[in-house]
Amino acid sequence: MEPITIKDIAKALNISTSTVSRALRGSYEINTETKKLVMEYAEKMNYRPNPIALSLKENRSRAIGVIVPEIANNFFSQAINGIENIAYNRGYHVVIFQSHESYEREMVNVQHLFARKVDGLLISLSGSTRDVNHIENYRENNFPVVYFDRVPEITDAHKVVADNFDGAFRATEYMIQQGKRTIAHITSPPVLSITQERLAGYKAALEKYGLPIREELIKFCYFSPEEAFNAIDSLIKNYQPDAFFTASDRLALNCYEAHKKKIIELPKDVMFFGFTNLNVAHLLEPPLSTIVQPALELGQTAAEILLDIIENKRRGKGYETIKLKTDLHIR
Amino acid sequence: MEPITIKDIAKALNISTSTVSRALRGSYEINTETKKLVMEYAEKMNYRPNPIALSLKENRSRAIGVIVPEIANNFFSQAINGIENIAYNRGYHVVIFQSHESYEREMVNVQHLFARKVDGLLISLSGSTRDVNHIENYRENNFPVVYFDRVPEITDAHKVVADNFDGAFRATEYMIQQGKRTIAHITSPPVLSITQERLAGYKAALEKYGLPIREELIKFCYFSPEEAFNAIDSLIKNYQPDAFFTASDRLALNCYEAHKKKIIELPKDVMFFGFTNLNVAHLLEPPLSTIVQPALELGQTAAEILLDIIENKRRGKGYETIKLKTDLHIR
DNA sequence: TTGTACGCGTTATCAA
DNA sequence: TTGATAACGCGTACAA
Repeated sequence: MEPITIKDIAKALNISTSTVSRALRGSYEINTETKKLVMEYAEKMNYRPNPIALSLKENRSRAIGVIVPEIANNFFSQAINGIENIAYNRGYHVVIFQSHESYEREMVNVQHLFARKVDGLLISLSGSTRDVNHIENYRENNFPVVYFDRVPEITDAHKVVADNFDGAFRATEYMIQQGKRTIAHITSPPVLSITQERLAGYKAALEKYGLPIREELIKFCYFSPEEAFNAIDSLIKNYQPDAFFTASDRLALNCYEAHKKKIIELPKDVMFFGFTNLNVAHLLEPPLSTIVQPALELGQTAAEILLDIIENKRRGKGYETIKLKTDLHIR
Repeated sequence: MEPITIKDIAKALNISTSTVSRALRGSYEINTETKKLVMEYAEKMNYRPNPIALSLKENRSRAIGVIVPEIANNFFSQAINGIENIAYNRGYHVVIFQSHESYEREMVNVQHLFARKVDGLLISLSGSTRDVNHIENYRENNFPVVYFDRVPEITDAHKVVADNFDGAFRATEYMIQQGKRTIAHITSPPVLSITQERLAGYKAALEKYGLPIREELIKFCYFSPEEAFNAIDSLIKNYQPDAFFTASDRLALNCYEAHKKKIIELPKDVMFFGFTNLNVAHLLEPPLSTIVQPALELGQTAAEILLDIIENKRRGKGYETIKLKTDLHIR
């Protein structure tokens, strides 16, 4: 079933390809009968315009690229849902790549997507990305880019993020109000925007309540499980925190593992609070209180802005950073 | 930074486009010096062939389509990892769509991908898909398709699946050996291959140990949470199972919810066993024993077969169904 | 060894 | 109202 082309239709109906093309697009200059004839035949033969030919002609692909650190992560897969949602409704498809937290992979992915002529890019930076020249090179030349979740510090950029400071602040405040005094903070690499914002929220809450900021309770973890385990173990051994404030699914679970292993007894009413979109948080023991990010909305918003840029629907609007509220689930 | 084309290079070096084209491909008929000249200039200008033009010419896109019910699901996101892995290494990119368990969405996705001229399709069927005419139409006309995980019954097809029967059998056998006698089975819609295979494994184990098959202990659940809750609640109320054998992440978690609500006390040593790739199974209370599917390998294998078909590397090999072993994690 | 011309499917421009 | 032609970027058959 080789797909049928405009040429085939033209030949079958003994008219020219340009007439067919115009008829299919409903051009006003075409005779109503001819139009009908063409439409019906196209319908009957199940004609579909060849998107690749269109792309070549229009120099656009009606596809947008998405780069995330990992797909196998609730937050990102929900965000992708949101992106796909919007893109789909506006006639775009979505090409997804993973950086696997590697700067090199991220760079290659960007080049790849650009070479593939995606019409724009949505990206959440890898945990080892220190600067965004590899992206800004393209963006400065009018390649539309929207950063989301993990965003760069640069100001000339479109960004969509969760209000990490606020979420971290409220969570920490709650723990303090519950009487916790030794609140460990186990978090992602310091280069990430989310790390810094959450850390700032944590510190601000401590300060508000006159509690000391103890750097020894703050652990930055990269992405090897061993590293996290060691950090947490030593934390428990040396300081026996009465609360753990974690920055990701994985780090929260690492804490539970350590707690379960019980190298040292933790306070009976130890509290766990984390940034996570895990759907099992309330089933853990003790339950994990969570700062839930609006992953779906984040994806949707980022996609909407990107498509607006692509379709030139943002006249007048400049760069902006959109901040979405997080949800506290106390358990 | 408009991308540079062969034409630009030709003009800059005062030679013809065909010479450039041939030089770039290292054609033997081109003068070594010309070649070098072209190569160096291309390198310097960061020339990249336009993949869209190539696609139009070669009538292929070097992209493969993937359709899964949901991305936000450990099993599928791991499988996608495997697919991406292989595809990437063999020079293809991956376009991912979700059917959201809807037959209509699935059908539209297939058409969409086909119109986009992906070189082949990997698909795990939606929970409401009753037949695969919408896919076989294309496949019969030489559009490469490999089914994975949730596959159709038809025999003329490439399939890659987990050994669901064996996994279910071993899990059920284990529960019986542990003394469980009222083993509820909460599972996916009966149209799915995985449902049938797992059910058969469950029944076979019961039979082997001379236990009755009680249809009232078997609940098929579609995809609304309420439905699952009701099924589980009524199961608990009426039969107080001493073991739950679930077919998915979501259903397992639904059971834990119900258990936690404690509408009726379950036996103290109630056991939970489920098909799931959740990474928190061992942290639940009581821990969830799991039949883990080799999601990554499933994806890799399916992708390899698909690419072999696309690249005509399967001469002689016919249709086959590859079955990969599951892993039992007893907790 | 290199160049010219064509075709992939489509649309836009210009001519009829 | 319709048709012929060129163009998007590339590879290749054929000509030189």
